Amino acid sequence: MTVRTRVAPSPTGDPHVGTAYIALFNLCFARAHGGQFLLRIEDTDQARSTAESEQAILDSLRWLGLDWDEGPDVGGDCGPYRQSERSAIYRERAEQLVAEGKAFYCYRTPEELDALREARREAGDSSALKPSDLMLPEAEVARRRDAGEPCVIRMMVPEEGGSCVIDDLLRGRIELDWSMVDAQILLKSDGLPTYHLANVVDDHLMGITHVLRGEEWINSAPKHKLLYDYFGWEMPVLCHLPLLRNPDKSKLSKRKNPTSILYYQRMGYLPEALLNYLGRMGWSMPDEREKFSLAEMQASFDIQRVSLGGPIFDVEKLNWLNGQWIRDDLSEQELADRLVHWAFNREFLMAVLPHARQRMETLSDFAPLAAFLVSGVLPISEQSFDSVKAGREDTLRNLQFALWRLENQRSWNRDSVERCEVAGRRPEPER
RNA sequence: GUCCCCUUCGUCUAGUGGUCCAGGACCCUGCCCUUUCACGGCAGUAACAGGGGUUCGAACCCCCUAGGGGACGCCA
Repeated sequence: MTVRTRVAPSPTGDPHVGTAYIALFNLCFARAHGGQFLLRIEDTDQARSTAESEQAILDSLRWLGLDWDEGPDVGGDCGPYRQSERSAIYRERAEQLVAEGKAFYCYRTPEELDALREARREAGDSSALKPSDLMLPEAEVARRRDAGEPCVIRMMVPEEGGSCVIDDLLRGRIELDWSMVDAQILLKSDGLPTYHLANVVDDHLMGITHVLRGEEWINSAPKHKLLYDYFGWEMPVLCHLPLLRNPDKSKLSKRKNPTSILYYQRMGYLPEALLNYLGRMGWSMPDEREKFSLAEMQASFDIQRVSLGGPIFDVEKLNWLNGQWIRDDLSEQELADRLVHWAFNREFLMAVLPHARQRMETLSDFAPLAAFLVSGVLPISEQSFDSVKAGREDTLRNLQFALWRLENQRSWNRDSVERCEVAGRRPEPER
């Protein structure tokens, strides 16, 4: 049996380092077993998915060197690889389950659901909403259906307690109680599937043999197992990887850390170094060497060397590693090429020149102004130039961080405000 | 709150019952190199969450407690 793995990002924002992290491990696992690695776009959230985000994800993963054998842009035998183009498949499967009594149409409104959940919470009942809690009388269903009210398809789940056993490649046997598993929506009222349905159907149809995903998914594994059973399909081997963390140990989030791959790209990290760093998160080479390439990681990859404690994404070691790559692996010629490609090119110069020009008296004045250009932020704001001119270069890094957020319309939190104040400037949300 | 996962230096980790009074790396400190700053070299500080077992022997196996995290959506 050929090993097949996948990464399945949702194109709802900037390309996330967590996506690259999961992709890296899936790629290495597949390659180490002589298998294939797929990319699938999970764009079933109509409200949040965008084509720009999808493109940015594809570009970023490729920039890192994470290449896939099959995907929306390269094709393959199991396409389409974009879930929004597979809606008929999911609908058919959902209706099949309804016909077999393994799912049901549900006409409950969001308001009713809120009320039901609220009532449970007040009663101190923490169990999940079951089919019997959600089903309406026959007549009421008919009335809502005839009135053309929106409906969803939910899966049947065991009403009684008892436990569901999940086997995890790293964690072994995990027992979860059915009482926590709700009658999950499979097909939303907009006709598109939820993650759970689409994921199971696609993983089966695409011949995925091993699912390496974040540990945030452990609790929904019973739903997935149940769906595989309903369909009579063999479930892939599950392996839940530790979550990348903020310095405060919470799940890595953009409110507390730069999580966008674009940020690291813009700040001048080498893709090799970033990938190397991600590979050190929860994993180690058999000989404990710190610096290694993707090819080396693939060659030595052993999933059993993953450690389960959630690693903190700490930029200091990434900085050191990046320095190692710059010094040890790039000839001067190559370094020059990287710099030119990164920022020392005419396009970049033309972007900064309009801002710099009025501030220049001699050509050499451009140097300190351009220092800002090549230190990671584009487009450049007027204030940032004044700050540099006022001799605040020492605060440049903090300023970069804050500006990066502003330029990208990030919600700014207390942390970034503090950083900006250090830089002598209080940020205002722009646009 | 309920359920699940996790727990070795501040951080990333090695360690799968004896070779560990726990090794490497980042950070930090000191020294050397150097016209400066780096780089590089050398040295140092610093950890098995706590308590019970099992065993001749436990960082490693089991249980309890504590702490951290995650999940509880018509988001993934």
